[in-house]
Amino acid sequence: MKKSAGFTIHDIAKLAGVSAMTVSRAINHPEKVSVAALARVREVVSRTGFVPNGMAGSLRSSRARLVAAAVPSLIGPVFQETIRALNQALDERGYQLMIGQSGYGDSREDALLDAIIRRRPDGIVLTGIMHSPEGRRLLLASGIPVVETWDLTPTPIDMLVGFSHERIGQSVCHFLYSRGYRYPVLLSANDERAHRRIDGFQGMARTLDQDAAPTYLVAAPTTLGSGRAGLSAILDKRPQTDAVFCSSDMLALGVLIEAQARGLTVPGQLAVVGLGDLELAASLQPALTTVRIDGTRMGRTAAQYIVDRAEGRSVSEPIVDIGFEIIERASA
Amino acid sequence: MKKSAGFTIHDIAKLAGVSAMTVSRAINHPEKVSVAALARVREVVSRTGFVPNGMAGSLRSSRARLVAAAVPSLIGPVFQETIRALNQALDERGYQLMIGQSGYGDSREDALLDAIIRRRPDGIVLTGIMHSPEGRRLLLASGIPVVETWDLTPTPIDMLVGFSHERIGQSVCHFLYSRGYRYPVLLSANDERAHRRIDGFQGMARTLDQDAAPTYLVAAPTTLGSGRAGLSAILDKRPQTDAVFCSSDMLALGVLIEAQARGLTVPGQLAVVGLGDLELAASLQPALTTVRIDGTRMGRTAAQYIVDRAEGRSVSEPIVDIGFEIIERASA
DNA sequence: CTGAAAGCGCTAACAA
DNA sequence: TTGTTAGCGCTTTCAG
Repeated sequence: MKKSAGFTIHDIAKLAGVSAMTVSRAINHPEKVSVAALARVREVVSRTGFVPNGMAGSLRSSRARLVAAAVPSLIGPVFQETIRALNQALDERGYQLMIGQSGYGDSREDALLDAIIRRRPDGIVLTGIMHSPEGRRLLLASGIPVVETWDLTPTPIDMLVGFSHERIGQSVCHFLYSRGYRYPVLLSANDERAHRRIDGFQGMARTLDQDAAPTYLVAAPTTLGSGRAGLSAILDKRPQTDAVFCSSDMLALGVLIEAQARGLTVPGQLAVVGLGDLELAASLQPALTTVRIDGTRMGRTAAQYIVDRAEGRSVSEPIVDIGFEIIERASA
Repeated sequence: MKKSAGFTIHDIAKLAGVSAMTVSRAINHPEKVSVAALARVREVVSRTGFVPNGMAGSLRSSRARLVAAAVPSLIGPVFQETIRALNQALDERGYQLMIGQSGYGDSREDALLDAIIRRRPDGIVLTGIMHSPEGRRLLLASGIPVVETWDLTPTPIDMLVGFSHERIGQSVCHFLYSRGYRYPVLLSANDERAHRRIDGFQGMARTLDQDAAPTYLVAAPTTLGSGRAGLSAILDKRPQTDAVFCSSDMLALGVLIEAQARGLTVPGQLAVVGLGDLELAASLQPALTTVRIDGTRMGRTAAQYIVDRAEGRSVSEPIVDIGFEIIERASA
């Protein structure tokens, strides 16, 4: 079929009348080459559309200028800010980000990890902490710098930039209580981090001498539709509900819409709190009170850590809790 | 620093008492190795956490089992369905998807392309058609199978799975007209594909002896907030407006919310049409009439094409228009 | 079923 | 400033 697939630096070298090394230098360190040679090489490169084979280069120099990120299933709005910041920060430093989607499953995650490690990236960013012991072993054995994000653990694989889901639960519970709400409900995705928020919430409820809040679980990913359905189910079972803490802003939007469809005033008859502070949160009517996590900072920090380590600098504070913030708007 | 970074198949071979070739076979073609050897290799691999260096393998075999996708800036909800389907379909066939974000800029796109081509993926999926002549040249010269998506062009680089933006504009215009709306407005992102939809819309308006619809442009990415602001601006300037065609469902949601905040009934006083058919469209109140594009089909088809070509099969119908559909719900 | 030799395309290290 | 040599870790090819 098409034979055109391959120029090598040797071909370019021949065409430009120089050696392969000079071509390599002209491409990677143009300042180390005479202007004449540089011009000739550039002309040939541009004429042929030559792009060097990065795999060969990385193999030789063991520097891929590649960072891999593993994100769960669809790149929902949740991780978007983090990924964008990560991508941008890496880009500024001359690294490329490669995103692998894992799905929520466990074995799929190990398979993705294997695929990632095979490519020998300069660093690996995990959204969420690594639970599978097999995954941990692979990562550790690979010697590749790893940053876990979006969570906290006393036993990180390597570096960590996250926040406490349990404390989010506690804070939201306290916030709702202090606003006078006494019948809150948790509408939540059924994943492990969400459960930790729930535990935090219930723990705080106990501290405040309140009953445990009922919990309604929905399948991930959370959607506007499941938010509406969730509120319906909640109100059927527990009409006195006066507040809902949703595990995502999308869910909260669904609750808002369902409340409006039922003629319920927000926050008068029902308070709503989201999680994520998506762009839409501030523009809703009423504006959504939600928990903000600084995804940009998480992404930038992760990038910084990886690049520092990849370039031989040591990271002084490799475990960071970036916290969170309850953004009080109109809905609660 | 850490020396652990590297086992090679030779190390594994030594530990297992076999040759490197046998290790390679045990990993890639286990059926071609005796059970005894296989067991020994597996034991060592598992004990050491060895993951082979895929760059070396790909370099030798020139098969990376990697497909790269270039998406504009943030992976907004728009391409999400396509990317997810692409990822899944590739995964099923043993390929990994690597996503590169380019930003909307032109030169950034060329830089991303260079980074992608360097890695010699088995295929490249472009969201949107390639305009930069430099980008085209690079792609062509690389000999890598390319699928352009999300658009149609008479001059694709290679393969194409898309739909006509102009026809979407025409169809929506006709749809609105046939429903009796006579003062439509276009609320649209300011990008080239959006402009083609606008042109289609205006062309159809002319055909129907209508005035051209006023156009309000907002910066990409389109947000709920810009939808609200957009409707405000529109109603200020043209109170008789009876329909808005939004260039995304998010924009449409913003319009819906602003309309509701102003006490306007939808579709009674104002009809709203979106684009994208996000999950939320169907769950809104009123449910959103929108243009559905089959992102899943686009992603799956792109994956199929790439893999077919990567594995030496020829693609019989390399240019496909997958069309679109106006989903009539309550908002228009 | 197993192994030895060769080389994918590039760049580190050295020499000129 | 430029070129030569060697080899990154794997797999193709061919021989046993």
